[in-house]
Amino acid sequence: MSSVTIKDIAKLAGVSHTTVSRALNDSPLINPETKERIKAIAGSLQYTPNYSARSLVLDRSYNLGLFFSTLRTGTSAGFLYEAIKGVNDVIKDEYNLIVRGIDDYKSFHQVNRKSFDGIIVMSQSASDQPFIEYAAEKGIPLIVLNREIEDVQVMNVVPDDQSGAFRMTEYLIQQGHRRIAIIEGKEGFKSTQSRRDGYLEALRKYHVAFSEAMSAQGNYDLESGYAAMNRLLDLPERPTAVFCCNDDMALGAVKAITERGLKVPDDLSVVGFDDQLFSAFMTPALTTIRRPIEEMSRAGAAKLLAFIESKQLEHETVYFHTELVIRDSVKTIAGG
Amino acid sequence: MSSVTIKDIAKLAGVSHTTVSRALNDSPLINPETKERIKAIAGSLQYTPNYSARSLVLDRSYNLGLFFSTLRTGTSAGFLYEAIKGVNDVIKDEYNLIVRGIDDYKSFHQVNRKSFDGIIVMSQSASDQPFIEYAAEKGIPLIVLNREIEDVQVMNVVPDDQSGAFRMTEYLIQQGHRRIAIIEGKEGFKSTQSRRDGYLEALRKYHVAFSEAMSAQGNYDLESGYAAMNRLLDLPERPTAVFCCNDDMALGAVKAITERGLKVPDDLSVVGFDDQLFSAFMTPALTTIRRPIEEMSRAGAAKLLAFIESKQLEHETVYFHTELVIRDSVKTIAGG
DNA sequence: TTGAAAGCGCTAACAC
DNA sequence: GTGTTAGCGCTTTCAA
Repeated sequence: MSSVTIKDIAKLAGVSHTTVSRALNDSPLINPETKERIKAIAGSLQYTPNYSARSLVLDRSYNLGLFFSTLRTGTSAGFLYEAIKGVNDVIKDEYNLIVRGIDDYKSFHQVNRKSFDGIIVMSQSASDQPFIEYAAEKGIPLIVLNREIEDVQVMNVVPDDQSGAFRMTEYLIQQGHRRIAIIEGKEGFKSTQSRRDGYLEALRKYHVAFSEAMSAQGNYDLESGYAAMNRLLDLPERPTAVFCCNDDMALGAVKAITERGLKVPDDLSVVGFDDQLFSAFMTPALTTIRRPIEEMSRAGAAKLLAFIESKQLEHETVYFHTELVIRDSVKTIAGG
Repeated sequence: MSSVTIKDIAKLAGVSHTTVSRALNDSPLINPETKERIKAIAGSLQYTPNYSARSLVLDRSYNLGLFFSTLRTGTSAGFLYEAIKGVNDVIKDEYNLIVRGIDDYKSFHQVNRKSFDGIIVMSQSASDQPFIEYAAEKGIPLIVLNREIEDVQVMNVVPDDQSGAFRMTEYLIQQGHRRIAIIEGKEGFKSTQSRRDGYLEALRKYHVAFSEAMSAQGNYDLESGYAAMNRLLDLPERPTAVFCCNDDMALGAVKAITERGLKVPDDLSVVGFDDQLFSAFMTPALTTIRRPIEEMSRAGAAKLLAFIESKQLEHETVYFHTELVIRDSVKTIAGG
């Protein structure tokens, strides 16, 4: 019942528990033969170290936190999936990956250097700022993914959302579109802002007029895309193309369009952002922007681990390229 | 830099550290006034308990493990999402939710009662069996979700996949279909077996002949559904309906069908299983079976927590109903 | 109602 | 190479 400790092993091996500790940790200060003998005994006893005890003395928790702005709404399944996958891919066996929504905390009390060897924040909103500042102030090794942080000194890995949105809008213009609507993301999210900025930047550059009516608020989920598209369809002068700020909303938009007996892209072009797993398989396949969440997560986790182990500190911001993925949801129209 | 401990507080309060411990833990053996005074000091010092130390003496890790068969492939984004969401919804603030793929372990060494207060296995395959047995043998509070466990005594929460598949196939038959193909899930997964069984059961009950040619192997991902559907379309005598064993594969199948210039459901009916978030928004909206992952996860986590706290043991198996969700991807044809 | 002392399992000086 | 000892921060007897 009660588990075996290094003292039990010591007794059986006829050595001190210190020697056992040394053997099990591959210390150089030990006779190779004693070491093998002890390891054999440990194995036969199915010894497993007590991590709490080790953590206490080593002052390391072996916990890595992966924090999302929220686990409730606004975080899409694909996003969560890719982030976890990316991080999980690179963390070593000995670490525990703890997943949590920042908005689950009533207070940040439990967030400290004793409980987390390092923290990865997959930040989707400026509302994460207090958390990030708290963690930074506590001196916890910290990396922020996906959202650019200006004031706080942290390692930062982000996609260039704005240039992605710019590229997408430019593409629509090049295909001849002039009445290009935008279905925006969740209010307050930095990505919402960046994508809007990229969209506006392209309109400006190509001297395409922007009309307030061409902008519909969404919140990144399917239903909001559906609802926003319906509002756009009720316009006296409909857009010829719709830039949805993520793929989930694009799916909702396509649904709304189809329900009205219209066809994508023949009657209306639709594009998304994110390149979710399902986007290539929609009908029509969705033209979108690929934002490499998994790669960013992998890179971020690797950086964090390196930092934890070397204490080498570098607060640079790394940008990951977004990429235009052209599929079948945009029609080339006259006037381009 | 170095954190404040109960001894620091004791010094300031002019009491022993024991008294501080009692105050902070709301022990009844303490003068309410001393208690308040101590709590005030702790607050002003921003004291946070060292969980490693507490864990060591209390023999509790405050870690809850959420284990998936794999985090690599075969686990869909929606599945991961709903499971994490469900569990996260009910676990208390003080617990850490640790997410991991079972196949990430080289050995199960680190899986023990000291490191996990409880474990939730979201089991998708019989390959999890060794892990489950290991954890059960170690005496870790354990609940297995999604896959029925027979030999080991564990708490078990599962969907009735087979009756879902039966219900779906029955529905297709009732709509007049006789040549009903099946695109199967990943080999070795229990769900693959159950769904096939439900399908066959319905065919048998309604005296619809089963032909080996009508079965195509998939592995639960989009591409496999696409490939399998293409094989089915090459058949000299095509099916009139296809039962895809999950929604991801159904999406791939629809893609393959559309590419051939055929229409769903006019030329071919397609149904799925799981009711993923995107399924209602596909074109056409997908008829599917809803498997309540989030609810099961929530229920499972609640059970586990109750068990951990009360040590009340009950090894019953709880079944969650699956549900036929009728949308627009099935055509009613003559002969029904 | 409080304190002194012991101990959870482990690692790391320090001595031999 | 190995053992003795101390101590990480906390909870919990036991005694006062």
